[in-house]
Amino acid sequence: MSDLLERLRARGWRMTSQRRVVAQVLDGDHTHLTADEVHARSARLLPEISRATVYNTLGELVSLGEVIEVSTDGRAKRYDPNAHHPHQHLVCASCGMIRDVHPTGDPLADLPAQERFGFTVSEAEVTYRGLCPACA
Amino acid sequence: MSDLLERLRARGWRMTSQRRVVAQVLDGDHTHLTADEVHARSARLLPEISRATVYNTLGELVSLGEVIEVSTDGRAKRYDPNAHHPHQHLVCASCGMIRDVHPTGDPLADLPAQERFGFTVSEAEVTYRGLCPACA
DNA sequence: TCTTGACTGAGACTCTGTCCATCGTAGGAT
DNA sequence: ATCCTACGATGGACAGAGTCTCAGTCAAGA
Ligand SMILES: [Mn+2]
Ligand SMILES: [Mn+2]
Ligand SMILES: [Zn+2]
Ligand SMILES: [Zn+2]
Repeated sequence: MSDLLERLRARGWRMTSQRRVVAQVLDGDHTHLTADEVHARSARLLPEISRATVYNTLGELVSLGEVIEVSTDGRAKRYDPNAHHPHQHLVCASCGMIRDVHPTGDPLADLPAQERFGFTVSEAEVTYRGLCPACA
Repeated sequence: MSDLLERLRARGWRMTSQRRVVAQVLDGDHTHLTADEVHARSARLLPEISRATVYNTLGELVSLGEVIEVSTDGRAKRYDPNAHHPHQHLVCASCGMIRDVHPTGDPLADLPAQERFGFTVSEAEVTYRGLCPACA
């Protein structure tokens, strides 16, 4: 993530102050922010940045594979810059806190051929739910 | 599911024509309907049923554990009456088609204690994604 | 049959996200 | 250094999904 701007430039991206700021916000330890949270933090650095631009930029980062879209709660999607390290998520059912987790084994291997119904299965997304220490 | 109405009555639920119709709709082979789809089908049987009542009833069935809420696509939640048979979902990334699948092994067992960060983990939800035969 | 509190309905409202027309500017060309 | 222009940004309208309110209705026990 640290040289995201370099990679984007190499891909022929036009570098604007808005895109720089969004990348900078995601680059903190602020993983799993909603689009509106990204917008709020970006607006502290660049007050006029618009919601549409944040949505556009996030969408583009997702299609480039630089950011992962996570929707654990049926509410706002969250944007995860930790895209180059495969992982799953552990969510507190009470306060919504999210942690990255690394289960052993490959979830895809647990889906036998006769349970694939002819699909070309490419991805398995696991969400663990429970109560965090503070909420338990 | 077939004696859902009995179970609800036993739990002291007031039985209204609206609730009966929603249960009847869910009881078909129509699994994974959205709230609006449930509303549309219910309205064929009881034309003046309101959206609010459908949402209320679905929410209550979920808290009673009679129906499972599934959100596989960040769009409308889907309501799954197949709540008494643990299963996971396989989703076509192109057309959105959903199939129930039964992976081998317990996904919870794949999350070692040091990856639980003190959480009381109670559930693991797996979404497999890929392309269905028609879309591939 | 009467009573009463739980349930329903209509629509306003909130939240999340998309679209569009117009304006601004990054970065190559000169 | 300046110019050009296609691509990006903006703000507001719009759309989809879901929640809330409160007056009116009715299921079910007495
Ligand atoms: Mn993550
Ligand atoms: Mn299902
Ligand atoms: Zn918590
Ligand atoms: Zn398909």
